[in-house]
Amino acid sequence: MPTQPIATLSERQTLSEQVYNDIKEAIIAGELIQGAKITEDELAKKYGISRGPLREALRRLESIRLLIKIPHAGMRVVTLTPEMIEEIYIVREALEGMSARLAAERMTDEEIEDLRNLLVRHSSNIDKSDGKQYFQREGDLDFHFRIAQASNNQWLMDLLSSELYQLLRMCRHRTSQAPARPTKALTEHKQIVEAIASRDAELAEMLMRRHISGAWKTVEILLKEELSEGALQNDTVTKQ
Amino acid sequence: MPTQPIATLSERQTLSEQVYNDIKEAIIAGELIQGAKITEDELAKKYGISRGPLREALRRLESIRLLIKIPHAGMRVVTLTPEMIEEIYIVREALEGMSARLAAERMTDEEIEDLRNLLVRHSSNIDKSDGKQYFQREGDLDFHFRIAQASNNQWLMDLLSSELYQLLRMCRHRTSQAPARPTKALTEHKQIVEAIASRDAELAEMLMRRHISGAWKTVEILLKEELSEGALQNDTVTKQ
DNA sequence: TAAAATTAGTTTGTTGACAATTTCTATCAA
DNA sequence: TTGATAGAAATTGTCAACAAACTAATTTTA
Repeated sequence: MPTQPIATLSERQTLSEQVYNDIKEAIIAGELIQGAKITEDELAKKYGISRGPLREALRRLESIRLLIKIPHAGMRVVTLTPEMIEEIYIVREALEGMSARLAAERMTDEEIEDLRNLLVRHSSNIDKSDGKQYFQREGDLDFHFRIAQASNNQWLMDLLSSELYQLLRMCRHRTSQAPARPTKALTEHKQIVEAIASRDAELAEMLMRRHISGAWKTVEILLKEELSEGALQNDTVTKQ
Repeated sequence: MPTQPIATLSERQTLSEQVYNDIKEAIIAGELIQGAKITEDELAKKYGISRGPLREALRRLESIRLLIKIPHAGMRVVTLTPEMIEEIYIVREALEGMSARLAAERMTDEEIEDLRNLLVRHSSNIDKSDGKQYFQREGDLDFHFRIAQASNNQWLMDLLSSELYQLLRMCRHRTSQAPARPTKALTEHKQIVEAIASRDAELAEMLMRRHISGAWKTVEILLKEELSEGALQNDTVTKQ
């Protein structure tokens, strides 16, 4: 029984695309550790392809800032320093703020209803899940993604979904960080949806920006704690 | 006489990079016309390189949105529709607004002084130049670029300088459009610098956003005029 | 005659080999 | 022991040929 209809245009992914996705997930999940050197031959063998398509995949990963390249000297997995993470949150505030503004102007009533329902589900998840933060995180990104979609701005959407959200996912893996404020975040999400529902673009933007800069402040504190712990550990190591 | 010092690290560009820059400028200048199909073999011959490095260059051009690719079916030069141009200005408003905010917080006094001097030069250029819009345009981008730099946010800077400003340059070539409001723009630039100088981040952001959305409104009108002219021309052609 | 199917031709995707550059290692001099 | 230097190994950059996919033109069929 052929489950797939015959495609006029190849729905089969190109090797380069497959490997691009595989490596992307490997980086985000931390399997390829930060700062690690990438050697083309090694990776090509690992994925069983030649260097041509692999290089193309690597180039794409470079363009979404998951890899950093130095000509003739190779590529490394990006290292998410606290400074970089701050940069990410700053760009995010600008783009998602605008995204919320546009969503307030352009989102259909149906989409708004869907978004409300999504938040209801999140609400019940918070009560149930004892530590199942994974779903909370994905849910969080889902919320933001839907607003990006509603902005009806292709570039904005691409920027957010194919670059920024990937980096965010990586941050979350890195700091193994609990959002730590699920109920607060949920409340803020609800406020944002209501601003959108009442077509108040100004307010939607303001709330979204506050939401994100608030998230950054929480992350910043976590990073500082982590850093001082790290320093402590380093001390111990040095003293050995 | 060796004018170049001996380099430890190859300052010689890779073929891929050279061709990337060449094609980029060709697209922006309109030598490669919008919507035109790109065939790898043809371009490779034209630039005298093989398809390998050419493909890499094309991938990079795709990542900065100057080319659009459909797997197995080839690439085309991007077509700047009015909708796309609007998207560009919207993203620009968000990013440059944030950029101005950060600049107000982080720009050094020296940089501010330089920026003031730049505007003085622009001022005198406006008086002199009768229609030398080229320099005005480049000057305009220079102003915005310096603020992006002062944001001290690498990602923001990259996004603006290597993606957005290239698209803007292309828009300007496309619509052969006079900024049409050089003195007004200059006044706004001055206001922005003064907001930065007084370290008023809120105001700097607000003024920058107003400056850009104002620029969009002017462009929008120009595009509509162009469109109706185009429709008129089409009519004529159809009637022939 | 018009629509569908087949086939030829063009273009992209992939491969493995070769050239150029960098990095590492071992040697030598201070 | 330290520093520089030269050669060897490893890695990236480039090339040209082959395979797979799409496009367009021709033929076949209703």
